[in-house]
Amino acid sequence: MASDNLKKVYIFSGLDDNELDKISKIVKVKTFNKGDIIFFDTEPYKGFYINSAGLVKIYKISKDGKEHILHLITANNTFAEVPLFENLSGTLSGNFGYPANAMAIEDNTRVVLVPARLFLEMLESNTKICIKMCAGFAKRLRHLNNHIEELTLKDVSRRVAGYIINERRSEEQNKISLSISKNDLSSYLGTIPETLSRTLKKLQDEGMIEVDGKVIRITDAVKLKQYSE
Amino acid sequence: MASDNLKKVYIFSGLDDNELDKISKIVKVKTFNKGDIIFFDTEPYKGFYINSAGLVKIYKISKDGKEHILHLITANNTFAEVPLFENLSGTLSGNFGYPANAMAIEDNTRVVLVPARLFLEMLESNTKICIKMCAGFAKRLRHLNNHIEELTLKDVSRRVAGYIINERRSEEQNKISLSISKNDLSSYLGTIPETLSRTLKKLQDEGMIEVDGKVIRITDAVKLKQYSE
DNA sequence: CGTAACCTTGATTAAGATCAATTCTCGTGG
DNA sequence: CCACGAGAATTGATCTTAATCAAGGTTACG
Repeated sequence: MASDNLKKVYIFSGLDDNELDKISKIVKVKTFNKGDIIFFDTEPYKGFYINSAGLVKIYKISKDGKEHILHLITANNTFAEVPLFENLSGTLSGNFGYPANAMAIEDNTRVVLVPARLFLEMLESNTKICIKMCAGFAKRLRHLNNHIEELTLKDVSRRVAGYIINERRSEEQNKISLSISKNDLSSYLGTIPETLSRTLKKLQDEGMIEVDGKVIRITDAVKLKQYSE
Repeated sequence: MASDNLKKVYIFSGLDDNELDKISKIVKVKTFNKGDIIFFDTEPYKGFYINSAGLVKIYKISKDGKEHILHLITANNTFAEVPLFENLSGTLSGNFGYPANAMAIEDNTRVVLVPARLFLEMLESNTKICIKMCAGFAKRLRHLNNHIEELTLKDVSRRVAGYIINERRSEEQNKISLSISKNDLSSYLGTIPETLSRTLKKLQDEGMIEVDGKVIRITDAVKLKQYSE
């Protein structure tokens, strides 16, 4: 991976060219197709990843095959950083692997593996990158907090409404295009495809949205937002 | 708060006496009784907290009054650190408040408020504390991941079984004592008191546990563990 | 074209929430 | 020391949501 691409990755944005170059020399780049596994939660930890192109889902699976998507990782975002800090000396007990599974959900998804040991060394001498790591974790913690809030305090149709409202880049935007399949969306929203399908229809019947394949037009943003809360 | 007490707090464990003393001089100590609010998620952010004695619940409430407990904070643990890193320059947009509500759930709960600005200054010049902050976040992220996994992939009785199994300090321990009310436990497990009550009875009828008030004796740990997975 | 993955629709079922009514527990004041 | 009352916990009857089961329909791609 060229070091100027690394600059786009949030946690690396404060590094100088020297440091970037150093990193770019030790990372490993891999390409995956839709449906390919990047790692399982059962594997030993190797390091964290950067998604440099494509889309990655982070998900859990139960013994009877039910899936739940925890995160969707878009380009220039990192994933699987958590175990970096769990296997430090003095940090609790145990040897931790990946917290969940990761799968590419677009063809030609390119990910960059940053080996754990080297990165930790860099971290110890670089407060800036360390604070950025904290900021990244903070963002993710708030996201998970909100995700749990949605899952436990709202019914399915309110979760769907909330998802659509939040997919907008701005308050004015009235059309969104789903970046994932409806199967994956239902898994992310803690439901199943059948229920999602029915729910979208219901929101359409009530005049809040119009669904056309992957494109959803918001016909009454105020009502939709209010309904979702 | 005496600076030797601060040492027990994980993120401060690497600091020397000088630094600890500096912190202990600028913190504010407050005492709360059962049911007292420490902060609401609507308040402007002041800083993060240390629970120095007692028990604190971090929770969300929906408009129609449903509650869900995200975390239980025991003594010498910190909470509300997330917004520290969300209001940094260069870190996204917006001004973030507390991510959830906090309430004391034991009498004489003592909490220590660490003002945000001072702590951030300290962080910038101290990599050790910064890495510990990352480690604390990592631990919490894994916890939330697991919490979501439980909530979305398991039914109530499996969640209850899993909770009981995980409350044990060791594999040998066959008796646990609930540190919170069954009302709060049901809220943490994503259900309601009635259902929790029935579920405990069911697990008892199937010979896995014996319930006596707040004390739960595990009568068949193997079966209980297997059932929970 | 043909096949597989994706999506939708309908009928049925089951888990767990809600509603309603006791019972239990424990701290407080007479 | 006992009675009272409030909050906590339990129990029963009913209802609602969303999962499950089953069958088609649609889309995309080799």
